[in-house]
Amino acid sequence: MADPLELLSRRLADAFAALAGSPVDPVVRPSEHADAQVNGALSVAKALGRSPRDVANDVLGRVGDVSDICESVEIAGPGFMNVVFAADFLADQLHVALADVRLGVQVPTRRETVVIDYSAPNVAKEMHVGHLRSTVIGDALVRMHEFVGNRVIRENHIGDWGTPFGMLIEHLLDLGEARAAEEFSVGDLDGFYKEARKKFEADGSFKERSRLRVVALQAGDEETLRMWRVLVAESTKYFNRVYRQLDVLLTDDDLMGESAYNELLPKVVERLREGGLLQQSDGADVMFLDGFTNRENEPLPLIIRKGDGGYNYATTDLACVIDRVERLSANRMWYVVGAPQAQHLQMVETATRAAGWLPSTVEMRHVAFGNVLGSDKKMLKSRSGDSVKLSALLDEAVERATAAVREKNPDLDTASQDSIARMVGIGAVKYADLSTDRVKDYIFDWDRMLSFDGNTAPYLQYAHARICSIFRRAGIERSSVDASLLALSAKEERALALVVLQFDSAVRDTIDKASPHRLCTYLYEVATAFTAFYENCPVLKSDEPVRTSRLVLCDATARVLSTGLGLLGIDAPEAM
RNA sequence: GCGCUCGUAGCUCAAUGGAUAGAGCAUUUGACUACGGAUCAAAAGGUUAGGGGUUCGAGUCCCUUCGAGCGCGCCA
Repeated sequence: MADPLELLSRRLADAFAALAGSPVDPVVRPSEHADAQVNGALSVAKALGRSPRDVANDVLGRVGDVSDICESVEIAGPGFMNVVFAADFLADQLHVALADVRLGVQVPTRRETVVIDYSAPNVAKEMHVGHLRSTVIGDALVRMHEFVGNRVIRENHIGDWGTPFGMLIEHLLDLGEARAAEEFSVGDLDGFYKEARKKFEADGSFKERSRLRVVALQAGDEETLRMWRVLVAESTKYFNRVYRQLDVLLTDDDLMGESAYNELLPKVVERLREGGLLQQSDGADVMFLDGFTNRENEPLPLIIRKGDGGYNYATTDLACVIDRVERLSANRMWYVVGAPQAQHLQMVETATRAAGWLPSTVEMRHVAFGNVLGSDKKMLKSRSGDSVKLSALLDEAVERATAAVREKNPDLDTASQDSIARMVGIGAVKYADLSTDRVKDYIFDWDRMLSFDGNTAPYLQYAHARICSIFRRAGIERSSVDASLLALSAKEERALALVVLQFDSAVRDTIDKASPHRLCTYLYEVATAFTAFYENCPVLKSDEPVRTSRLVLCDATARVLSTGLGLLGIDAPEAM
């Protein structure tokens, strides 16, 4: 553990508990009045019917000498304890954290198996900004869980099954496979889909062929399956190109499409029937779950098997839960899926808990997110009114970043410029998405996300690049600096060290809440604390031992920035 | 109609139930032959949509009104 605030909380917990007669977790938080503020005394005082300042005094008496951690502790205001940490303590903690690959971030006491369901594009359909959110948020959560040592299973639940495939396969036949592959390879999936849809709506015979084709597909007709595989293969090839462009971890090994659960679906029905959980309604097999009603205020069913005997997505999602719990032994299942799916996922959870498939020890969590909006506060659309293609958006990000890098750093060779522009452009798009509270909608704004001011990827990357520049200029390897020589005296040094040490709790808090923006906010604080230090505390111009000490602090800051950005899936260039 | 989510500075966003609600942009005023000015310092800007309640303490929890978005039976 590295966070001084949490260490202090632990240190005080026993004294609080002894006084209160029950366990207390004293809240220690950053404060503008001191390094940290302890506010456990107020709540304890209420329970004891005593004055908060009295309680605070008592606690300090019981806890004894804290001078190894604190330079001063003052009781202030209505009963807060204002704490200033001892500089040596901060330096020691940082020294220890720097020896750790995780920079002091605690790992869970029990290694967990976390299934993260994210991205989920549809076969033969374009990826758009909605997929951006799921992909980028999911990918960041994957990286964080892996970082703290959990076993992470990525699942890309692509839409590769269902009635549209009759229509798509017939269109594939009409078009010819070579021609279709060509359309897919240039990324014109929407064109393909729209043409198929148009024919389906206009041409009765095509519609009938499509219907028959769905039947053939579900019956396992070999030639039909072969063509279906062509569609899936060409689409995933395209998805992979976008994933590489976006620099996320997803590969073919993570594909777990709807079709993967087909053979489980009859078993789902069977198990529900055996459990007496199925009911008939309008010819369909359904589950009625407490608390869900429809427009007429009647019970709303979860449809397990349609009137025509087919299955739909609810059945697949139930099968998914079974698979993840029973085959993968998941402790946690996180669904990085848009907010509109909330009710559906609640029904799936309620149903699988009722069926006994989802034990209370297994967490099922909807990591919901809002929409990407344009400057008009409506769903982001291209000029033509279509949804924005993700690949086109990412291309534009890199183009814009390239222009900026060429302007700011014209002497750099083109290859380096391109490489940096990619990190900056893609980083800016990801960071813009990750840095706001995911449950809210956010407004997509090129100028803001690519700005070097404010809470943006370029600002953080710039702070990192400046630190690298100091070491370059000094001709010193970052790894060669002796961290034991760290000593903190200037107030900007102390402030920076204190923030850097909170990487530990920032990462864990971000995972707890599945909210990447928390890590973003933290990293922004690191960067601003660094620039304050940078302005006021010369590094290379200082004499020893201050010079080396400040180099240690620079290295620590750079490591937190690059590691933190890495957890968000964003690269930190050494120059830009 | 029922349900879910959201409403914070002119704009874009933060804020574990804790002191005087914080940043960036824009506005105004300062600091440059610089360890990278792609920066920094400062000023100004708020009835946290309105109203009740719980609490020692509410932007945060509860109720309610208003506003915005979304969902609600065989698409996924």
